[in-house]
Amino acid sequence: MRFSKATNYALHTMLMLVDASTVKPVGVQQLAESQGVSPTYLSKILTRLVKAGMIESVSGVNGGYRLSRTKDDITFLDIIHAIEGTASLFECDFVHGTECSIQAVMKEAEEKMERHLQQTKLADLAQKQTQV
Amino acid sequence: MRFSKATNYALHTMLMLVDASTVKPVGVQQLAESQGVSPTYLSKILTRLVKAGMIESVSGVNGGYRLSRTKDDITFLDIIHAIEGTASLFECDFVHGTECSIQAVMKEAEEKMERHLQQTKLADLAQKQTQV
DNA sequence: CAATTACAGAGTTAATATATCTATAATATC
DNA sequence: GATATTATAGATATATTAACTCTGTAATTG
Repeated sequence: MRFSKATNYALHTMLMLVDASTVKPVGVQQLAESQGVSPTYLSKILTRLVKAGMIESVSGVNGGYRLSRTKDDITFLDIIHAIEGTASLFECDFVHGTECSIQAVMKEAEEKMERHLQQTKLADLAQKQTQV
Repeated sequence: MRFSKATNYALHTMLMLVDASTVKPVGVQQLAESQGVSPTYLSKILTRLVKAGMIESVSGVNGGYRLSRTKDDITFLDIIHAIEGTASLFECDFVHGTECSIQAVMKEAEEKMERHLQQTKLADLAQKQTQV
């Protein structure tokens, strides 16, 4: 069980957009090049962030992507959920008499992780590092 | 990103072994049947728990698996690590100037989850439910 | 209109999960 | 000691998912 590389691309891209202008969009070409990934593939990933309402895209010349919310709003969990989905990490499909107590423990553990990812905002990291 | 079904099999099997005798081993046939999985496959999974020192196997007639430690010792994390490995859930392989601050956040989140899984022992659940 | 950019859908390749099959080794019981 | 029973190992098979690539379309700017 690992987070996908797509999630890594999404997180790094979002961090760049937080540090970039909220007016002038950044082209996927530039975003992709700095991460060593193909523009078409990154675009496919970013489209999911657009649909999640985190960023917006501008077509045409000088187009690209930019934040659509204030940067303080966006949490790690938002981004991860947009890419990986919101399904539980652990799903017991056995038919128990009662609820599966193992699943209950796993769910609690997952919630501990998610709580931390929800508390951490992108803005907490912005400008803290040389990106990618 | 999901926990594998193998992890689910391992957790349920361990819970059964905790509730079973520590002297008379339980055959994989029985363990497999109650979970609706093939004995050879489950055996392959359980062998990893044997190598991790959690359970021991007995060959031959009336053989099977039984706990090798006291049941209070074994945590969820022990079992999960034995099956899924101990690698980080998130690995940023970009070459940043400094350490990747995104990875740092992800690692903290993962540690929150692992802490909970390490604090929860199998014994906490034993006899609490009708198994599988 | 022409150039540039994002979007959508199909298809490809590689890796991983989820098994299955067969043969071998160990043990208890007769 | 022979036989039945059980775990183990290794090779192989199948399905699912990840990680892309390719091609064409739509939108926007100048």
